[in-house]
Amino acid sequence: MSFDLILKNVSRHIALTPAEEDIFISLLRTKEISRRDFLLRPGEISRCESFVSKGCLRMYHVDDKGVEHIVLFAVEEWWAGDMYSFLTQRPASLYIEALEDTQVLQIDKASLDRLYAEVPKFERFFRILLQNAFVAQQNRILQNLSFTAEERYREFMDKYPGVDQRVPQKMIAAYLGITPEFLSVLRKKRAGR
Amino acid sequence: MSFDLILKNVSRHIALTPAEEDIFISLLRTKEISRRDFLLRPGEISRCESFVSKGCLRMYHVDDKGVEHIVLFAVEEWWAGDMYSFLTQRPASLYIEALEDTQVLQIDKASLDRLYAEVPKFERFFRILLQNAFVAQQNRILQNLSFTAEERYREFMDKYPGVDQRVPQKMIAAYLGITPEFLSVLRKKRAGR
DNA sequence: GTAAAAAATTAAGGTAGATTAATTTCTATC
DNA sequence: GATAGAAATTAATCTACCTTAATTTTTTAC
Repeated sequence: MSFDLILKNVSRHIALTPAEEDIFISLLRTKEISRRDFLLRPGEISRCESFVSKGCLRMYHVDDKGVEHIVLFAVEEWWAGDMYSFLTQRPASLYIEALEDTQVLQIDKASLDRLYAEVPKFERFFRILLQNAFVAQQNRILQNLSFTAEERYREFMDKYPGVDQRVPQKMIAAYLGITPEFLSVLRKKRAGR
Repeated sequence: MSFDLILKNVSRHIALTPAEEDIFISLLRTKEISRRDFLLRPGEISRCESFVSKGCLRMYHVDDKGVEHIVLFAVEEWWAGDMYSFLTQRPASLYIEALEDTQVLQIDKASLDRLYAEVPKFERFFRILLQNAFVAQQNRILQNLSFTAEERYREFMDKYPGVDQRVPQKMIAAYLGITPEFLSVLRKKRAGR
């Protein structure tokens, strides 16, 4: 069933009764999006947070010079969303795009508030997710400051195994903060060993 | 009184009864640390999260080449802590150092767990803090990817007004991810306008 | 299955920011 | 208030990574 994955995921951090599971599931909406379609574009208001149950998303920003910078790849069991826009209900600055045909489970802001009210344990669940995301982001900041492009590439391959098989190389470059041309040079060097 | 600032801070996000305020305050410990002393060093286990009620801290990492990278400056009303170490109770990788004589209010892990149990509203409070920190970190990642050093410097000056008067310039460089020498060049260019 | 478009590779030349090192200015301590 | 150490500045040289552009390979769409 389509909700097994998310329930398994939730149960890693909090224990739910069957009744609580039902409340949770009743607040989720399933959405299918095809490759190259967008879940969100800059200027829109992010109405929900999305859990990937199948497929792959990327979340990215396009800067003033028109260059894309990837904030996150979200494969199965990851959450994606423009947190700023979702929390403030003000216009987003990020794109969220499907890189494969993708199925997501979405919860909108009103439903999430209801969920917190009816099953307060979920405050804890989302706090834990956030803590983990926070630590991961802090590591990324430190690595962007201290690592060379080559080291960041190695780290990416270690940390997101398999993702490089699912997304175009130029997007990995956009995640690492280098040009596709330079990533190609790094890969050549690596292959030689 | 020493707890006014933190109560004011908490009240921005959740409303507490006087009894709940008392519980919260009873779980805090005041600590004074002198300039150049450390709240935490790598290898130690981070036992608590610290709210700065007076003074200024920096949180930083020293990489393999011995170079310092600053994760955060924390002045009055900011929280500091090695989240990874605090959550997992495993060895920290960060230094937390006082840049001025500083007073912090600390809560240790056991007390925080008690707080969550006795005043569940605090789950929400720390979730909100985390959400804000998460958004700020995401912006920093994007800016590190898309901005030149000069743009990042301008952004820092805008976003942390006054901080540049309180911390040595070389630490601002260590926050921006550039050398002190190059920051000096940027400042000279800026002064010319 | 084929044409067109997109992605990846390669290579030459260029630049933002690093490195090194010398000099000046600031700040801490006795 | 003199002195030592730290911080900041300046300048010359160097390098990791970018830009541009041409070529090859892979993917997409009819």
